Amino acid sequence: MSNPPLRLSPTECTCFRVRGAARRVTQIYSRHLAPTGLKISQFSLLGFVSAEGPVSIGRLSDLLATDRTTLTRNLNPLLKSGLVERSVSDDKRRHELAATLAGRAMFKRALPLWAAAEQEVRTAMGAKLTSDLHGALERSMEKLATL
Amino acid sequence: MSNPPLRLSPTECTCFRVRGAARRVTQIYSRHLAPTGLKISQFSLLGFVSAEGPVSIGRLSDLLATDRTTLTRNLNPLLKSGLVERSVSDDKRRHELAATLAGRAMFKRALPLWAAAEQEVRTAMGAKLTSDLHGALERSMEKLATL
DNA sequence: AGCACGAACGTGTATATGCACTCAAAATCT
DNA sequence: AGATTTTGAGTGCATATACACGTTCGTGCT
Repeated sequence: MSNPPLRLSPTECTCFRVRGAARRVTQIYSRHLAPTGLKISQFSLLGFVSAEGPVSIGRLSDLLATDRTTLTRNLNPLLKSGLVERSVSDDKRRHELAATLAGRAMFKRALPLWAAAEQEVRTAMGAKLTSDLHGALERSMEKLATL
Repeated sequence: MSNPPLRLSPTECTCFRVRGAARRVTQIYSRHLAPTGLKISQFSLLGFVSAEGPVSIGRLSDLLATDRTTLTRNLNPLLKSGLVERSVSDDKRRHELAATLAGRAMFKRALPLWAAAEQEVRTAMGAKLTSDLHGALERSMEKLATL
């Protein structure tokens, strides 16, 4: 399987393209979520914390495929606004995180706004392209997981 | 064309997936570029500035599909390390940017490292998936461009 | 019990990202 | 020419991202 020579135009850079797509998509979701005051990352984080009950940073790091130290900081806004609570578990190294009542209420409120964003994106792309994109992303992440 | 009801699992979130992919891919390229001291964004930026000769922030913003104010800040490391120079054009509002000699040399040095990263990613994904991913991303960006 | 190792987490530092706001200069209108 | 609008760019603020390093605590070994 010989590969064609890599052309060096930056648009051929997989990293450049994926990052650009992330920027674009982020903007769209942000616009929809703006009324809640939640950023898209906070929405995801709050969703996982709500769903997973008391959960540690380390586990969240696995679930979200995000660096542990990034999560520590991303949690700050949620802690400050009282949407998430932090407690120490039996293992005193571990910090358990749980959504507060306000947190769960906020997530419920944000959910339809997220759905609207998702719908807008999927409608714009169409069913086929949506499926293609998600499929390609999922398979790519599998292949790149061990690098 | 009725869409199936959106399941609300966060993994069904296009934004979540694209952002996750961007994080993963970024890590891989970063590892390769580390010896140069360049971040992947700086590499892209330096590449465009080198290729486009004297170029304004606004034009770079279009080329890179990145917010103008983000570029202003992303340029700082490159200016500080003397890889890029800033000058004022005839239109005194416009700031022209150009790669210095050191900048062009640095880009040349980084290019094979970028190519190695790109090659590693493409090899891991295989030709078909690479093509699928790029195609899906390109078409998606077209569809989402006007939202 | 005491020690060595690994696990879980936070901090320092640096970059990336973009919205709202402001400033200065060019272009256009009257 | 003078006033208004438009354009190009920087700053303040807040968040997102992750590597290197340090700290604390559990675990297992002797």
